[in-house]
Amino acid sequence: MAYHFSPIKLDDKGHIRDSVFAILRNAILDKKLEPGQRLVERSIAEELGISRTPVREAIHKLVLERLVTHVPRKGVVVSGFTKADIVEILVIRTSLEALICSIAAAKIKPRELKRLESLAKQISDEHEKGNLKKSNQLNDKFHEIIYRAAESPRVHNFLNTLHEYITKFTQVAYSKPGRPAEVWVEHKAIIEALSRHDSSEAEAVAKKHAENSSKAFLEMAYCD
Amino acid sequence: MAYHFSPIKLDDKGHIRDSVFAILRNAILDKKLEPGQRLVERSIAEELGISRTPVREAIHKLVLERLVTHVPRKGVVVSGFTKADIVEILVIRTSLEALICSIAAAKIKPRELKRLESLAKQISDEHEKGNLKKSNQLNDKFHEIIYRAAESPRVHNFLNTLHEYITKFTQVAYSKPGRPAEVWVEHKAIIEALSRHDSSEAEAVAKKHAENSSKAFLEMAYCD
DNA sequence: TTTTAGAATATGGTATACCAACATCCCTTG
DNA sequence: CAAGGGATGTTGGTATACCATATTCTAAAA
Repeated sequence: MAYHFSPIKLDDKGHIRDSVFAILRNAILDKKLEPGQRLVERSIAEELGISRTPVREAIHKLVLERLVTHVPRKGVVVSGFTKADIVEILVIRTSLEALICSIAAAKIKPRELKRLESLAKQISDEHEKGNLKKSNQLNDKFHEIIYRAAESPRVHNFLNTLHEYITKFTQVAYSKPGRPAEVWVEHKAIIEALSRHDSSEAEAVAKKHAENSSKAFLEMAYCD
Repeated sequence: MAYHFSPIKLDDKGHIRDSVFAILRNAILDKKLEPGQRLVERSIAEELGISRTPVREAIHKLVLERLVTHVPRKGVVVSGFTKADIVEILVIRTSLEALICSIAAAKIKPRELKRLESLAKQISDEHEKGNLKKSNQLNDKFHEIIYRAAESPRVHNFLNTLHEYITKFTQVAYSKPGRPAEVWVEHKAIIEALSRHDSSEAEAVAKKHAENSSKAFLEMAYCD
């Protein structure tokens, strides 16, 4: 069976395995690869014009991220994403967002707070201008600031992984009518709690923010 | 430099990479490998009497678990575990324990509740008999039941990983004077909330339980 | 003695080769 | 014609070979 991958360009300076990982990951998230489909090392390597080794390593990483499942005597197959899976990812994110915000509240610096205020405003502005893409980008930055302030590399890293899953769809979620205005209010509340270094309040508002965002996402994602 | 690993026995039916992973992981957690020490694929492979391939795959997995760090142009080095790292792991666990309990509350079956009650009692009994090892084993089972009831494979999996980090020390933590009695009470509270399918209460008591357990651990672990 | 260019070495990344386990299919045999 | 069995093919696991880069060592020149 053909996967329709193009040969990899070798002028990349990074490692091939990372390119392969990105290619496969995107193919799965973009549904180019159907759930249940087998990933055959040799075939993929051949189509990409490389050896099996980097393909193996990329697939191994996909297994650990649960995007594919190792089936004994079958190799790896693309995991199906049921609604339950998406809900699970969203609740984990919610939980960890709340956690990282509460940690950040204790450590955040005035400079970072300033940056958050500026970003919150920009996010709102850009959205009004109809620039969804830019607005989303800035939104990512907003949360990244908070993540960094918390100085919790494991939570940070894990949230990034979850975020990437969700990113593929979030463009949709954000365009829910009325949501941007809510986001503006919620961001302000988060900044408020952070600036008072009120950990439990920060946890509460971040949780609310993530819950609302999840709800908006699920409503949009399951219209189809 | 020698790592003092013995050649792997090939009568294992599982994959070599898994054995290597376990060996390296234990070596790191048991401090046989010092933080900052480099892990050289060729040397390890040679000492274990195998090829580099499974060693690479094992190391790759260690990187993703942050037990070792990939340093460009240096290979991988054993990560240091600062107190901040341990605290981070404990707070993540706390957060996810609370989450999984709240999920479990909605789904748990009478049969599982029965099992929990029986286990809570046994845990307490075994501890009174001075059988710490058995008591800890049962404690793991107790939490495993809850994890399974939640039917949330990602949270479950992640908690297991965190748990393994902590397990190496927990023997100590549990022997804190007075803690077993508290555990008994907390377990009862968790069962109570679960049996009423009260998610928010379950979340609260599970959080408390994990926080207390973390506190006990930190107090014991940093006497030295 | 110090500095520096170049060789030797170490090491990780990639490619290839080999093997064992399992699946598939065709052929034999009743 | 059906069932059993073996040949063949597919595939993942492991071993080995090769390569690029960076580091270290050496030796010659200033």
